[in-house]
Amino acid sequence: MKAGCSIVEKPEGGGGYQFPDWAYKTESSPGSRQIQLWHFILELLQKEEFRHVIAWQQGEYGEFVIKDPDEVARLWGRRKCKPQMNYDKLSRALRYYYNKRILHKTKGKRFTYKFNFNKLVMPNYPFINIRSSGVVPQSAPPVPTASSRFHFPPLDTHSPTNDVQPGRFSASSLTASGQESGNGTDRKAELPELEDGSTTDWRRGVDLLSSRSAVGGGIGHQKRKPDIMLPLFTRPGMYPDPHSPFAVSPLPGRGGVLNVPLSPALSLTPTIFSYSPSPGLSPFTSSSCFSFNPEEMKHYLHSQACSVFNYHLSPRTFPRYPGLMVPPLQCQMHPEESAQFSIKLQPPPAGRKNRERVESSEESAPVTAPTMAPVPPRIKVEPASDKDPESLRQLVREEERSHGEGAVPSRTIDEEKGTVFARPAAPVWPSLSMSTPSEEPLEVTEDSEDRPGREPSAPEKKEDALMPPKLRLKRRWNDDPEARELSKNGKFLWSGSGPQGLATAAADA
DNA sequence: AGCGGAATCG
DNA sequence: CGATTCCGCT
Repeated sequence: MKAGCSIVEKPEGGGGYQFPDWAYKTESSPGSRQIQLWHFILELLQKEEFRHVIAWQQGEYGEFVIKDPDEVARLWGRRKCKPQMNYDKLSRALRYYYNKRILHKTKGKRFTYKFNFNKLVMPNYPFINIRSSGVVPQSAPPVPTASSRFHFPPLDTHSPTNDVQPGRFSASSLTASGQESGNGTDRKAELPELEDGSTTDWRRGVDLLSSRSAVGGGIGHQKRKPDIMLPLFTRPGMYPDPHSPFAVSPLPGRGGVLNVPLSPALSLTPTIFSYSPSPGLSPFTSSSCFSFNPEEMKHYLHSQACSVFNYHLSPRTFPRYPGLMVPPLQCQMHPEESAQFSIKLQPPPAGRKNRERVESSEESAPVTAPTMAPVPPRIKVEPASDKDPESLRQLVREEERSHGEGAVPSRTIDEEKGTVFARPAAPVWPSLSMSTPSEEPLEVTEDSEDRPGREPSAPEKKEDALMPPKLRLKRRWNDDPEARELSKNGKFLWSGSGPQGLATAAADA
């Protein structure tokens, strides 16, 4: 039946979509390879041909704008063989993602949504799946361990729409550059260096992993859904695909432009990895599979933090790395870094000069993409004054320290952005890092959303408890009044209480 | 425009 | 289960 659908869009042949089969349905219907909407969105986002229709919003991590809703709907309908699809329906589907935390709406901006970092599965990066044994699901490539170099395929240059076979990731980098492959546990990473000169691009992929299971003593039951993500920042290359997680250009990008991440596509963080293709094994227990480069990690975490902060994501979603601590908000860090973060890039006013105009008929796609972007459009750089999370954060932190009150920084956040979520919970990083006694983590939490710990004062917690499960999922950090409130009083402790030391902090310099 | 319940489908 | 469809409400 579905066969009837025209195939044009899909490659078939083995599923050549970008996602390896195992990526399609993680758990539920194994056989079905239905593509999920968010995969599709990501896919479109990845291709230049659709820039007119949907594109990453520069400036915000993971945020994208549907420029032509009807078209997107049409494309989606096509893909799913649902000719009747329209934006209204599609958007409903999108809305379902809110609760799943895959997406959330960017308020105030029409047709703009944002991928929730943390909690996505990046199908394209099979490496995440890595299992120690090395067995990877079919098409998955070997797992690169060194995070630094994930080589992504040579860009999609061609065939955007279809093809791209899954196996093409080169994993050449299996080597962990010397980091230790021995045990992940210790890899705490200290990264002293900040590097970042210009060359280092931001797009670093990092992988993640985090399962508490590894540490947890084996709770193997992770049943969550897939979560995982990979971060990646790309450089300003602008559209070549800078953001997309998918294709990151392998090249370091010439440093021509600033190294600011323009649009990152998503980052991922797994909260847990439940998503292993094969349920039987636990993902990385052996640990040797991954080793990350501290540097990257640092960036990654950092950005995560920023994202979380920015988007009011639930802190709970913050990744927990087994041996790592996230530097609390040092978002504002060194000059270099800070510089990066503090500016906001903006593309020229959409002048579509560069943008291509054509795209031919839909997805049939040309395979000719030039790949490189023509251009580095000039970018406007402006100080990120408003909404600069980093600074805010910092301020807040300071305040916190001083008064314990989370007074808002002078900068004042605007309503939305300023909101911070309510206590992020201390126990966030349960496992190794903290010596904190709490062991509660054992359970769950993953899903359960926020409510970090159980603290007495948490009203929300109570509510959550009372709330039917279904509703529990619904909490939105977006603008949950409560959260807002809490945030006011609450403090962030992303790491505040812990041994602050954090290794990773390393960065601190 | 956007939200989300409800029923339903595959 | 994840969408699709429909729809009332804001």
